[in-house]
Amino acid sequence: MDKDGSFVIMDYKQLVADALAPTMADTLSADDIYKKIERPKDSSMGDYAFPTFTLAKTFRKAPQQIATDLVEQLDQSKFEKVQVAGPYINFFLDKAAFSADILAQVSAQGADFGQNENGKGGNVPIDMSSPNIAKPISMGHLRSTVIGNSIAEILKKNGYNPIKDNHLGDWGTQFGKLIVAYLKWGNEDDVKKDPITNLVKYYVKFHQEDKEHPELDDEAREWFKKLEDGDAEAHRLWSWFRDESLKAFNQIYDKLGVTFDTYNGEAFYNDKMQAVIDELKEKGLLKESQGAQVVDLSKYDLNPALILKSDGASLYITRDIATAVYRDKTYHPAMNLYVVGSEQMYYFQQLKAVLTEMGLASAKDLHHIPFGLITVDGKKLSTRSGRIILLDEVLDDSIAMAKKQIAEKNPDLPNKDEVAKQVGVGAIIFGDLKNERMNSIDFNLADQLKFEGETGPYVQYARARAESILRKAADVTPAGENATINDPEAWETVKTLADFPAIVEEALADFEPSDIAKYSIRLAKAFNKYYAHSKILADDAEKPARLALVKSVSTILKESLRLLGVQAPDEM
RNA sequence: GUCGCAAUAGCUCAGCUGGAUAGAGCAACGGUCUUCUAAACCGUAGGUCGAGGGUCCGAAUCCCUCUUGCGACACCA
Repeated sequence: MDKDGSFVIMDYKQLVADALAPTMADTLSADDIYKKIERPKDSSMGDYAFPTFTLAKTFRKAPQQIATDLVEQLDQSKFEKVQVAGPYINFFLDKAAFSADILAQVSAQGADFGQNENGKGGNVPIDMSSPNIAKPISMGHLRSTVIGNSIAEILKKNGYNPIKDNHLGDWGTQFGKLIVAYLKWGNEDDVKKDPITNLVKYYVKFHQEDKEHPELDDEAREWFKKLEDGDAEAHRLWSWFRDESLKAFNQIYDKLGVTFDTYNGEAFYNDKMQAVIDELKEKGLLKESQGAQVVDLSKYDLNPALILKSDGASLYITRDIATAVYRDKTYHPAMNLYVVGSEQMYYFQQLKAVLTEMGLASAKDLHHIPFGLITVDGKKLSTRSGRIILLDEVLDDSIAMAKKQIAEKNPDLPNKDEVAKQVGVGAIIFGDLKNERMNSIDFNLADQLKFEGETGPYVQYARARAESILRKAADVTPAGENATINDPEAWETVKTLADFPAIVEEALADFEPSDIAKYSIRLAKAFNKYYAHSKILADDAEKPARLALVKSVSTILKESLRLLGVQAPDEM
């Protein structure tokens, strides 16, 4: 936050553009120059670079020559040095001034560093997680949950107000089957003891039995009809299954450290669908086709959206339209986000098109945030086929692995269990978020349980070591305003710290938590390298400045992890 | 069949709005703990960026065609 405007990051790229502008006032505008400035991949080529290829035609000279000429003309006083490297002009920043500036900002702002108000407090409902009642939470749900949760944190960091909505699958014909199965083969105590396992057992048994006893399907249909008509017994059972399932889900959410603002599942919208259908009719959007009611979307180059089945029953999209209308009225959203698998991309195009046709205000800012499929041996997960990976088991395996690591590496650690949980769960969340959303993942437990290299624990470990140094240096106060570091080993770390605010904006623009995860690895790596090559606690004049750097790194690593929904233990 | 997503080192992936010799991590091999936690650091080896065209001073990146894999294509969600 720019508390009083004095902490606005100095734009060092602008500094470069300003230096170049007078040398070619007739050829390129300051703005064009700014856009052409790049960041070299390697520090040996400077901190910023200006390529001269494009000027070759206008100047009718070789790019190398242009670079040489320009450097002779420009004011180098604000830089450590300016060098010609072939067709490039490389700018080296004044390290002392730059690091003092950055460290002062991070020290003053702490975890608020990188906070912006771009969102102006706008509401952003996020449709996420969405498990089905009476079914287990699998690795498939992990993605929606963890991506949605991270995007919510990133939204806040950009000044929006996210509303995390767990759109539970709590309605549908399967509840008729479940009620029948429960009444025939179930019992109360088992459901209370382990709701998901037992409810799934009943459901599976129903499907086995109905092959030989097709009359079971009629019973199930009857019970679902009763449920829809508000029958007391049907409703009591449905509501109980829902509560018990939710209790079980919440244990997993607790473990993940994810909370929700609302749990408006499908059932919540039951009484809101008729109004939607009426509105569609009023606006003349509904057309009959093969006995069903559809909205024609040919002008969007999409297939028609089927709103009502030929028997008059509603469909998933009917409910989703009602949901969008409800969110529009309730929240006046700045954006409307759906964190749902990529297999539904086409569907969300249709949904958005229908809402646009209806003239819904928030339709244009509806964003489907798709993610790649999790498979096992290259095949899709499915509860029915038994090809399922239970999220809870994976989390427990990972926590157990973390415990083992602690026993080997740091047996005297206090709070072992808590740290093992933070590290184990962190590894799973980070592992999911570090790659681009759209990549599909073929599940492999061994890959998930890696704690070395570019992983969550790697980032956590880097921060734990930073904290350890700060504990040992308790007698020295880190420098605030005047933290000048001349140590060249520290330079990469300082520069990486300065990148954080831009990464926060980029991650939101792309809806990519992986931008944050990759950044955190980059910062941890830079710090680890610094740590390995410098004696931070050496007693000399720069010690307070080095500690300011360590403190800043710790702050930003923790903040990056927080944006991902990963915890950061002080010791591990 | 139509549309969408993908293809980069043995494996898993980065490569920003096209730019300087294509980078990491695992795995392999070799170093570094009497000094701030070795879950770390340093080094060696490993690639016709799926194939072929095109645009450009310059293409892993943009355009076209093809191949392969995955997914979606109205009465499931």
